[in-house]
Amino acid sequence: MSIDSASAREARPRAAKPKKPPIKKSEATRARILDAAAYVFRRKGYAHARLSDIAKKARTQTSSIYYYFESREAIVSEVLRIANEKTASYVNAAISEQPVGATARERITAAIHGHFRIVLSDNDYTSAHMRIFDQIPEKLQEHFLKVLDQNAGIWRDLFDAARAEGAIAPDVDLSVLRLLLLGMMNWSIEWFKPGRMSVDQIADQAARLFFDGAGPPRAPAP
Amino acid sequence: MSIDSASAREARPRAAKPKKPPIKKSEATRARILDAAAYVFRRKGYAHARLSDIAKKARTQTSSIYYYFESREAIVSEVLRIANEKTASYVNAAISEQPVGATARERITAAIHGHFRIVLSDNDYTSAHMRIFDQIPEKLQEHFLKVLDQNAGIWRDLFDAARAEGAIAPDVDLSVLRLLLLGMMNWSIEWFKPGRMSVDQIADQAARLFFDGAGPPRAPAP
DNA sequence: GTCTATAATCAGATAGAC
DNA sequence: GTCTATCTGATTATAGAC
Repeated sequence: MSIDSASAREARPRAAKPKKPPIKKSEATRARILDAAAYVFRRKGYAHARLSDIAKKARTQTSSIYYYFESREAIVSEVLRIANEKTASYVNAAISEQPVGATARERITAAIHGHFRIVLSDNDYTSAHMRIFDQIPEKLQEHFLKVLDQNAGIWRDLFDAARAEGAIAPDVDLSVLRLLLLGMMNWSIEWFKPGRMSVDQIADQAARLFFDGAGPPRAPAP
Repeated sequence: MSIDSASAREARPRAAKPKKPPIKKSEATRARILDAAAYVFRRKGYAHARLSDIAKKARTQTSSIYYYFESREAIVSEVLRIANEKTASYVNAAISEQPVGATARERITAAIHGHFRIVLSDNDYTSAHMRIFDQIPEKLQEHFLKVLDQNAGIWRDLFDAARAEGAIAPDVDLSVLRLLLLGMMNWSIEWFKPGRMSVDQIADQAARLFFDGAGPPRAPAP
């Protein structure tokens, strides 16, 4: 920390002090702890992540964490909340980038791209979510299962629209279909290695598999 | 334990004692500990599974476990080894139940059914494997990643045959396709609840999705 | 082979000075 | 807001009697 920045802060006239400075120091520390927690949870899982690891990564002390969070559980809860928020907004953004008249198939394809991008991104929050979900206390799991189900509403709407447009065959179960698709996408975190194929190429393959299957090309029924 | 059974054992003439009784007592205890470990790992994950939980379920003492296994790690390693063995033999069995002249598509469909059955079965070993894999020590993970890749050989062969028969379009990447399919199947453990649909019905949907996609029915290209 | 201590660690949480 | 010191509880692993 330079003397300049410190003295500049001191020099600011009290009377004019802004009510909402861009980032308060405590906010910044809290954010650093959360980032560190997501980082550590992603790499070590929930049980093996020690508060001391998080503190170290956040450049603070284990005991200082308790100034910002009530408990270890409170930290993980906040990390998961943020992760869900990010995932939903990513998928929503991908969908709304489509033009107004886009078909259901086009919007689902866009959503698939968005979902793959967030799952396979470098985002510690969403990666941590995938990794630790089934290690966290049951109470938390139940809570976030509800959140997850709410977020699935986007997909349900998309699928309903697709069926109405005839883009999904009338005799398949939409719930199972949605869960199979989400599994296909979520599991990719287990095997994806950057390099051979890009995330968008994988998303293309998945979208094509989803609508047309892996079988040989066929003509639309007359 | 009844007096009858104890005295019956005593009464067996020494001279005639069989060299290889069906199950030695120590073997039985060892097996009980492993079953208990799979049971507990499946339900609590790796980190939260205490040796005392396993001991309790196996109706023995925590310290007695050390007579059979060198460490906690040795137990989990054996559980995973058994799980892999079971999965491979299940899928292989499903494939070989197909008649000799079966098409690649028929054999892949059979394999999909076999894989769903093992993943969604009540088998504690394979369920534990899914649940704890990314919580175990890195050394173990590396080892079993190799085993997993060996087992994937079955699928690779199946896919190669399908391509040769024209059952898989020529321009899709077989590795990505295989991984997407496995993800679709493996993730099902996260959402499957017995009741609404049977395992075989889900497998049917998945196989159809895999070959034909979710889109409306289409006619083979001329 | 099994049981009763008990050692050895380790990590989450708290108290209180600064 | 942050730091040092410490408490507390839990869990793997071992020693040694039976």
